[in-house]
Amino acid sequence: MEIITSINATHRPAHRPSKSGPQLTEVRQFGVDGLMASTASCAQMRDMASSKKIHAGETLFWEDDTIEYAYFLTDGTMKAYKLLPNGRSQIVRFITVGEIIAATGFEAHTYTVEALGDCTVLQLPKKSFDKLLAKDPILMKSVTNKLALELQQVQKQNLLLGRMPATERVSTFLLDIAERQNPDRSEIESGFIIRLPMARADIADYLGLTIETVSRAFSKFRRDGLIDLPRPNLVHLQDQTGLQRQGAL
Amino acid sequence: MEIITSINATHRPAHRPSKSGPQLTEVRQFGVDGLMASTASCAQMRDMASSKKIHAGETLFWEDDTIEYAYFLTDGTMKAYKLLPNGRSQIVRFITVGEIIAATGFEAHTYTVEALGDCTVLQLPKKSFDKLLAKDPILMKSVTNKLALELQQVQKQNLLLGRMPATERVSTFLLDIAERQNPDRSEIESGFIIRLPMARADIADYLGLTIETVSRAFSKFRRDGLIDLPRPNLVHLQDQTGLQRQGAL
DNA sequence: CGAGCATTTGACGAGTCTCAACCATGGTGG
DNA sequence: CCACCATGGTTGAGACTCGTCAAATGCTCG
Repeated sequence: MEIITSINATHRPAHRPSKSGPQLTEVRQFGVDGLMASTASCAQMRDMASSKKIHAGETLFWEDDTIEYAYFLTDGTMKAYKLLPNGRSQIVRFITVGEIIAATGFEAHTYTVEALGDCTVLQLPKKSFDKLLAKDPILMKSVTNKLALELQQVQKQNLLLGRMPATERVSTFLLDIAERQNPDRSEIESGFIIRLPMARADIADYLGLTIETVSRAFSKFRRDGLIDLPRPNLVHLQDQTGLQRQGAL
Repeated sequence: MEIITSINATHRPAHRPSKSGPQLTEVRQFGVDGLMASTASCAQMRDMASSKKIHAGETLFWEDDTIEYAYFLTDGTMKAYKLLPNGRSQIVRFITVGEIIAATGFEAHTYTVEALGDCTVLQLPKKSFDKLLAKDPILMKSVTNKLALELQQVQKQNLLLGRMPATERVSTFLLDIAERQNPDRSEIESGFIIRLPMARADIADYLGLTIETVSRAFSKFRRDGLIDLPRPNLVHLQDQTGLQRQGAL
């Protein structure tokens, strides 16, 4: 846990003048996707932020822990999950580079966060961060937007968990990951290879299924020529439209 | 759709001095639970707000509609749901009096909202509301807190949908409703009567089950002496702890 | 009181989970 | 360098939950 050296802050002002009122202070982008703040806030964040390494399998914090820091993921992939008394677990989201892990809105964490591989996070004392939020409407707005995005994602997952059969859940999952890893859609059509940073057990816990059912879905897709599996966590998408059709059957 | 006459605004300042910085302007409570704003914002909201009646079964807006207004529910109960191409539907939340229906964070609505019974909503043009948000950090903060609360709720639902068997889903649902309708826990122990504003089909769509499975769960609870059903949408909780135990079986 | 709708109940089958064996991969130690 | 082991993934058989379809019952409202 040391003071970070570089913070990925780009020093150009926002591209287009913001619509939300006259722009009094220069706005900069923090090292987190789409997170914006005034130059002043940005500087303060840089001063307060420290970087922390989390090794594979270690947990960053537990559900119901009181929130001490705002966290941002700068390297690796993490899972955020909830537990039931008897050990059943449900992964609520996978966290990828550039995303906010936890920032505001709660007293206590609503899920446990654990590293899938080795990870690096940026942490800011929550109290200081809250002060910045209160003073910097632009920062506040961008954090709220992130929160809204997370809400939207969990709502979609709600639909998936409540109303989709197993194979459809898995195909939806694959297409989601593909889009996340290839946002500009450059090489979608012919053959795109997904790297799955998580184990089958995690996919199962994310989709509300068992390991076996997930595995069977993968096998079925392979038999049907929709995907190939050069190794367990490398998925070669061969027929994207075919996968999308999985639901409509 | 007419200008509202009374807006439920209490004219006392916040009970305890807010921790978030020095208090420059008086803070008032809007007609929505926990929604706070400066006196100025409050007045402006009052001016801009209009009240609108929605009859049972009518829909307020559809998923993917662009957001024109911020909405607050002042009377009745509504359901917010998502649809799949082939007609399957998943209710994401039930909206009760005093809650924000939609306020900020998105370009388009993420779910369709429909009235369960006759409802009354308060609506403010989104653009004006966004301006207020940008100027009033206290309002912004309280809206963000509401958003976080909704997120928390949907995350819980995620766990329920992904990892609980049918009877446990139903018992959890009943206990949740009981708590909502009796927040001060006054008459919990002996016998508390819940009014269900929604039909079995809605409960099913909320819990990711079918009407029949929900009905069977109710019947089982009645056979086991945990509840009584004087009529289909009146639930008499007789053994709260018994219901809570439903999960651990 | 009767029509229409919501809810309950029953019988059956499909889909998913459980349990168990098998296979592939990567790391370790002889 | 290779055999061995540990771990994670796949495959199979059977059980069980929940969904489907169908019929019966009960409630609500004109």
